[in-house]
Amino acid sequence: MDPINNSTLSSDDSDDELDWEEVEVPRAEHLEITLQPKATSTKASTKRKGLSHTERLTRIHCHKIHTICLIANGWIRNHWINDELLQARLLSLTPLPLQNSFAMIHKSRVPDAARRGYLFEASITRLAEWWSESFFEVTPEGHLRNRTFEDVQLGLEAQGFRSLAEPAAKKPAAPAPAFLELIQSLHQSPTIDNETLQDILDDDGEFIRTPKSLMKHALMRKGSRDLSAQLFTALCRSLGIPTRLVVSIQSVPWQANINKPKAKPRTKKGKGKAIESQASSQSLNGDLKEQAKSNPIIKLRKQKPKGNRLGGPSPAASSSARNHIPSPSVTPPVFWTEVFSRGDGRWLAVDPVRCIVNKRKAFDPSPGASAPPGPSSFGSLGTPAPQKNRMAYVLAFEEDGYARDVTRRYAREYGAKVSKVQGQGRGKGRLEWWNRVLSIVHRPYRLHRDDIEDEELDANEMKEAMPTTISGFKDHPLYVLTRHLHQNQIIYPEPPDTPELGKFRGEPVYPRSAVVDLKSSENWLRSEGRVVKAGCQPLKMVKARSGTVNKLREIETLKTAGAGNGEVMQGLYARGQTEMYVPPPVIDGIVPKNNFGNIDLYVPSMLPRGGVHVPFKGVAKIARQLGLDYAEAVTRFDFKNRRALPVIEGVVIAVENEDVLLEAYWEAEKEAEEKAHKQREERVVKRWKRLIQALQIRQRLQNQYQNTHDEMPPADHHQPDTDQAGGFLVGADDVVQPFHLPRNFHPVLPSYPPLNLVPKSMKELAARMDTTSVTADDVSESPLPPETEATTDQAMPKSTRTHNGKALKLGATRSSARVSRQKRKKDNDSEDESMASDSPLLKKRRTKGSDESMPVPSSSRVLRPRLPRREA
DNA sequence: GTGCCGGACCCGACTTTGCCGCTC
DNA sequence: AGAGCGGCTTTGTCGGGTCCGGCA
Repeated sequence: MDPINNSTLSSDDSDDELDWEEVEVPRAEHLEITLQPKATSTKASTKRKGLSHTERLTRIHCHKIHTICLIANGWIRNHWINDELLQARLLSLTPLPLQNSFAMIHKSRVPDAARRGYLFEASITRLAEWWSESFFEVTPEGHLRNRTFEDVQLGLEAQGFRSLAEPAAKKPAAPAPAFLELIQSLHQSPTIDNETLQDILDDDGEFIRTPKSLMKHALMRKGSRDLSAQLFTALCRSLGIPTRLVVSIQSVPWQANINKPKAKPRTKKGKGKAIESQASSQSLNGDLKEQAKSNPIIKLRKQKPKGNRLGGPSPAASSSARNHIPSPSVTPPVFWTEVFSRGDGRWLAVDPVRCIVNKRKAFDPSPGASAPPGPSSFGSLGTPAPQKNRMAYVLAFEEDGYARDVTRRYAREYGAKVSKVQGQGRGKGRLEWWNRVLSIVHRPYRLHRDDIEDEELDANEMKEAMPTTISGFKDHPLYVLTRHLHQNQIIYPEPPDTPELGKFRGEPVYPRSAVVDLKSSENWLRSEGRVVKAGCQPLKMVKARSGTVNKLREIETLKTAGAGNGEVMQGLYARGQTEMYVPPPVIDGIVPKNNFGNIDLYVPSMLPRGGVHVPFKGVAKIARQLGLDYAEAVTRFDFKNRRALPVIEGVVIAVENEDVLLEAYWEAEKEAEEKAHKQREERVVKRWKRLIQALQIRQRLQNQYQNTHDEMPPADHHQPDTDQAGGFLVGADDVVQPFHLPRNFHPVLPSYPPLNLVPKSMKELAARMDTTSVTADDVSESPLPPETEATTDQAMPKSTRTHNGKALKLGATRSSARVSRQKRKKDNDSEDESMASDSPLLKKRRTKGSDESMPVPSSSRVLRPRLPRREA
């Protein structure tokens, strides 16, 4: 046989039972296999896989938690700036003319509302000018910045925390374990000082712990951009103006491609560049920890002023960005102020740092959309500075602590971009989550100005210009392109009747409100209990799908029968084409049934008139015994292995039979319970009996052979006596160890019907034994007499001392053990029972006979006064 | 520099009424 | 003998979301 062919066979054929023939293998030939990393594998490794599900979940969890933390931060700051002393101090520092200018705007002095609005705007502008130009000095650092997931991760790893992505890769089954690990690691090292935190964040954060810190900065007239806005808000409140503290939440985005530099052509090689690319590539591969070990990150903290570090997150970019980043006094802020103009009845946005009033679009930081009055956000070297401000959620905190989502006021491309970040149109749970978060901070009741504001925000959304990209139309709340319609969606009424809103690159644009979701007739019935109205034609035909084997066969049959025309199509209908399904009523106690002999009850509305659903297990049997007409209720389907299994929950029965059925059902339940209780009681008594008998045997053996042991040479101790039957029990002391009943140190479980089967002492046990009838089949020994102690030599019953007129032989013991074992096998059931278990005798028996499964529960159950019922 | 597009990958929705052997 | 119960099965297809690289 050719050895190569042989090997081929062996590799191809996995059948182990092949008969192998010995052949001569030519020795001169040897097979050499050289494995080389192929170019394709390199290519495959460089091709980045998408985020794993776990990693994506981790990112989303981080995003959510960070968002909530930042909302809490905004809430606390908003609370602190209500401090009366702080407001009083700020007011005392404000020039009187500025204060008076607000006091002058009153209905009595200026009856015209529009004029009052104008005056108010002018006054607030003067106040902002004074604040920004002569009162408060803004430091370039300390404000909140947006960080990517990778940035934070690198910072954490640099400080010795494990990678967020790393455990996710190792344990894909556990959802978001990395985050939990981070929490745990943070918990285990509670001494994260500010410096470490700043290192993690690569930032000189500004720590404000109390309103007093705010006051300090107010008196110093210096602080971060965020602080400036917070203090300005406090000042406005002190002036009696309804004022909101607006926060643009800068939570870490969950997307992987945010702020990630696109792969550059490999033209330049530089150390810094190499480190940077290495760092950025590591973050997703998950092996960053090892890299970090081999290339320890050198912190330059001691040489600060600024916390640049080699090997940190995009050092070249970050340092250049740090050096060339535009001053915070010219870029859109994260905190700003909204003041309510009573004259105009609307909120005016105020940026006290850039001195901008009533220019809502000046707060959107997105590079294309925003045109802030200042340099662009990119460095002069052409290196893109990472975007430090992203508009996703904008919350306005009012004086009473409640907040409102005002993102629509400030985002320029709300529909095209920001709404998608908030979760509209995708990631089903995301929008719900954000709405839930909002519901926590929203005022539980509405003010008139809230209604007006909502109208304004709706109008803003409607006025928003059409997107300028195709992706902008995707999931847009207002517009839709036909290319983005899902398979089960159409524009309805059909396009000639639904007017085009315009054209985008030749494609018609329709309103999102004209998009209608469709379902097949079966889906309408099964999901909502609706049926297609008679005569309705499907609005759309789609390829029929086969989720089950049966359906697949059906489709195949149709395909072959359909003259090879191809696909089998299925009609889809709109909700408006359906009506509620009205099942045939129950007449004379007869429940209508379907082809399968049961009744469809997917939604409660499908219950027939005159019928009632009794959703208990086993109720069908009772109904049958009572001779009542019933139908088993199919409430849903389980899908396993391409097979739909109906889930039956109880029965549907005529209303007039409900009481009879229920009564019989409860009666049957009660009887079954009592029966089960009785059976259980019998089993427990039987097992106690068996235990006691085992103890008796042990005692007897000890008494009988104690003296013999002393005389026997030790060498024979473990040798079986082959001359005598039953010699296998010579080493009985190894088998039968001193037995101690465990103590009752376990807590009593919730009360169940007491069984009171467990004797509290051996004496009581023996007494019970005496009263319990023991059959001859059970064991050959009779129970202990009640007045004797089982542990005394005298306790040996007479019948155990002799067997067939002689002293009991071990063989007899074996035979009795066998009988007992057979009996036990007969009695054996799989239930867990109360039974003293730790007897080595029993253990040994279990190991000897594999079929033996005498319930041996833990000691916790032995002396428990009450025994748990198995089924609840 | 930005956006589009296609490919790759992953995930979730969709599907909607068995068979057979053992035990009681 | 027959009802009832439980184990076995093996996991498909398609569309959509996301990410990435290449290209205009």
